[in-house]
Amino acid sequence: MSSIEPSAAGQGRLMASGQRRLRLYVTMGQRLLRDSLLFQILLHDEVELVGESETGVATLNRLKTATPSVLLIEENLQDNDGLTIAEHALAMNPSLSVLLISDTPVSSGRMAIYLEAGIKAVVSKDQPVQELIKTLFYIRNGQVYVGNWQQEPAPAAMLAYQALSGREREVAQLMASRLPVRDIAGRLGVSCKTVHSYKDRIFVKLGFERLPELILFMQRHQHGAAE
Amino acid sequence: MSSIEPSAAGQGRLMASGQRRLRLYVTMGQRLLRDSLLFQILLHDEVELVGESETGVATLNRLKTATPSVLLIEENLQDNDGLTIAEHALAMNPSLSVLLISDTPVSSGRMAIYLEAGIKAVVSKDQPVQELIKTLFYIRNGQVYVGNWQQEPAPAAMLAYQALSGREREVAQLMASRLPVRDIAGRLGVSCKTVHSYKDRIFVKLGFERLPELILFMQRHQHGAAE
DNA sequence: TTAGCGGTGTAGGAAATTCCTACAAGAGTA
DNA sequence: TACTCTTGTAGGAATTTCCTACACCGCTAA
Repeated sequence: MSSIEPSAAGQGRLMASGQRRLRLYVTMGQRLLRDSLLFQILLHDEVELVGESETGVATLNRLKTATPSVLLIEENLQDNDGLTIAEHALAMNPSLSVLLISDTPVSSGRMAIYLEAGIKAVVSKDQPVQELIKTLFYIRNGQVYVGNWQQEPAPAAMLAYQALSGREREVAQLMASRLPVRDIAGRLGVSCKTVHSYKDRIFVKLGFERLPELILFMQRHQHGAAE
Repeated sequence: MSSIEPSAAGQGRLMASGQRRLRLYVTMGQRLLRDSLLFQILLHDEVELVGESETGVATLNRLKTATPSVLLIEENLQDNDGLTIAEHALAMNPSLSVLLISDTPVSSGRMAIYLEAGIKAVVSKDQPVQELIKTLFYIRNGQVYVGNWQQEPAPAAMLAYQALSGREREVAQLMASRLPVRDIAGRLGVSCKTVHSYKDRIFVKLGFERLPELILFMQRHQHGAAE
C-alpha cells in the first residue's frame, strides 16, 4: 500500500529528550481523579497507558501481565495501603519506578521511609498537577525525585510572570480571556503570525503546553496569590 | 486600530448550543483535583473561570465580587461542609446553580436533602469526569440534573463501541496506539483526509473531543469492563 | 418495485494551530 | 567595539479542525 515512509520510528521530534515510551500503570480509587489525571497525562504522547485499577490486589494481579515502567499509585487504597502494594510490586520487578500519591504533604520522616522502600518520588494531593506530571517524567528513567516536597508557597509560578515582556503580557492577557488570535492580532495591529510567535514564547517561558494552563495562570495571577 | 471585524460577537460556531458564557466558581480543597478538573473544564471555551478557593469561608467572601452562574463545590471542605456553604451562597444569589461533588455515591435520601436545599446536581468522586462536565453544562441554565446517580455499571460507554463501523474501529484502534495519521493512512492505503474523516466520525459517535479520551476508552474497552 | 433515506467509505477545502526559523533594533557586557 | 541576549515582528511547512461532497448499499414505505 503506497510507498509512504512510515514516519521514521517513533515521533522523532519530542522523542529526543528522554528514553522510550513511558509505560504507565495507574492505581487510584476514585474515578474522578483517576480520569482527570489520565486525560492530563495522556496528552503527552510518550506516555502509554498499560493498565489501571482501583484496588491494591487488582494491581498486583495485573502487574504480572502489564509491564509498566512506572507505577502511579495512591497511598490510601480501599483494600490496602499503596506503600505495601508498591513494595510487593517492587519485589516482583525491581526496575519499576513508583510514584506515590499521598493525601497530605509528606514529612521528611515519612519521605525517608518511602525512599527506603524503593519508591522514587512522592507527590501530595495538595500540589499542582504539573508537579505530578513533571515528577512522573523525571523518575521514568529510574531517577529518584526528592524535589520540593518542602512545599514552597507558590513562588515560581508568580515570579514567572515577571519574565514576560510587555507585549507578551498583553497577549497573555487577551489569550487568557479567550479572544481568538485573529482578534488579538487586529486589536494590537500586528499580524496573526506575530501573535502566534508571542504565544509560543509565552508558553515556552511559562512552561505551558495548552491554553487552559495559561487561563488558570492568569486567573490566579490577577486575583493575587491571595488564593 | 485597524478596521478588522472582531470576528462577530462570541465564537459563533459552538455558541449556538447553550446560552452565554458559563461563569464558574470552584471550591475544592485539594489542589491536585482542582487543577486537573479545571484543566479539563477550561478546555471548553464557553467556560469562564471567575474564581476558586479552597475553603468555605473564602468562597462566601469572594462570591460577593465574583458573580458566577455556576458554583462547583466539594461536599467535604476543611472548614465547613459544602452544603452549608451552598445554602449561604444561594441565600445571597438564588439564581446560582450549584453542583456538589460528594466523596461517595449519593443515596436517594441524601439526594432529596440536597435538592431541597436548592442544589442543582450532585456528582460523586466515583463517577467519570465526563459525567461531571456533562452535568456542569446541563445545569448551567438553571435546570436540575437528577441523572444517573443510580450508578450504572459502565454500560453506555462500552455499548458505544458497537456503534462504530468496521473501518472506524480499525482507525480508532490505530489512533489509540498513537500512530500518526499519515501512517494510519499509509497502512490502510487511503488518503490522510479519509483518516481524518474517520476520526471525526468516531469522535462524534463516541462524543469525544480529544485523543486522550479515545485512548482511555480503547484501553478500557480492550481490557474489558473487568476493570 | 421504485423512490427515498440513512449509514459507510472516501476525499477535498478553508481556516487555524503547531513547530521552526529569520531578522533587525536596542540593551548589556566582555 | 564587537558580541550576545531579548524583544517585536513575521514567514513557511506540516497538521488539525470543521465542513461539505458524493457514490454505494441496504432497507423501507408507497
